[in-house]
Amino acid sequence: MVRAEQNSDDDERALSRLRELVRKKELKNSQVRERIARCALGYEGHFTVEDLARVLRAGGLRNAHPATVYRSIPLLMEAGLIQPAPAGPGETQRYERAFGRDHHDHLVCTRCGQLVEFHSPTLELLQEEIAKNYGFCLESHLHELRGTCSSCSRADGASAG
Amino acid sequence: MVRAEQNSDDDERALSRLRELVRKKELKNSQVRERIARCALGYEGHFTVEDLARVLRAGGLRNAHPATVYRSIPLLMEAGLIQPAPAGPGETQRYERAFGRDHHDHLVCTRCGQLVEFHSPTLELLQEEIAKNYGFCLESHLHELRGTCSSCSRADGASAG
DNA sequence: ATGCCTGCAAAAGATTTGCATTTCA
DNA sequence: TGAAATGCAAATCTTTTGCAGGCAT
Repeated sequence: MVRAEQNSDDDERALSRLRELVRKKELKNSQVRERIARCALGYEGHFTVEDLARVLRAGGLRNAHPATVYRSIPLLMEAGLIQPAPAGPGETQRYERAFGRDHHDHLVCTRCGQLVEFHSPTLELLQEEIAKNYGFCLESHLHELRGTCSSCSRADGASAG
Repeated sequence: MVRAEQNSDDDERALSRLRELVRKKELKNSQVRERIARCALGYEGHFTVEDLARVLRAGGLRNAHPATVYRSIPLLMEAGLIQPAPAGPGETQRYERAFGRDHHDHLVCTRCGQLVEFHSPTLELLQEEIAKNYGFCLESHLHELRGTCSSCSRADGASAG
């Protein structure tokens, strides 16, 4: 389900942050970029650049060109609206909303693609500690657990086991 | 430093495993594929397909073609000789030796690229536990911590702070 | 001999860039 | 008005695929 270009208080706060960054960088506040931002904020789940462009075209923005979306991605990331989602070999880069959400990592079913978001404070602390042990100051991390979800395990067990 | 096409007992065991898989699949045991495997096994750190092809060409295999390397990657993975390394957005896919090494995750310096391999049993257990909580049977994971290493932090602190 | 393997070139897919035009401040 | 933003097409880059000839069984 794609929330598309719906609004919410959080979205407005996110857009303010984008506008702020735009001002700070002495860029211009374009309509198209705002539409892209709204669309990204409203997208449920992970999206590719093409996904965004497609939804925007469907939603009335006739010529939402992928190149334009590509060009706005770095800014949206810098403003903290979106973040890259972990991608395996050969997979197209996907992004997800970052603003207004608690930090989380992913659990993906390798059979059906089911995506679960989890958050473990213990895990976060442990990571910080590991980084510290090596003298690193942690900035970010890429973390995705891959396996089979319960339904797929069951299906598999029924046919193969 | 690239160990290139050096040998070791472990490498021989790895190659046996590759030959075994080749036999099982009723493929043929080609010279070129073995060279590629040796080169991958001997490569220190992470490598792209191009990296392998380049080293092979330099090492005497005149026409080690990237396409050929690409074609052998899945087999090397299936045989457990190599595994994909986590890649961020826009980064070319890299691989690393998997055979004969303990499992480990990565700590990368975002300034200088320094790569540290770490292993934390606690972390592994925690991941298993998280997966179990969601009914998942864990198969693999992608885990990379990103930050600034001590030297870069120091350099940064000196100039900017 | 048969069929996999290889090199090469062309294709495909994702992302970037150059350029003319439009939009914003 | 001048700089930034946009759409479009072309260029890049990485990875895949089709084909003709080479190599292993």
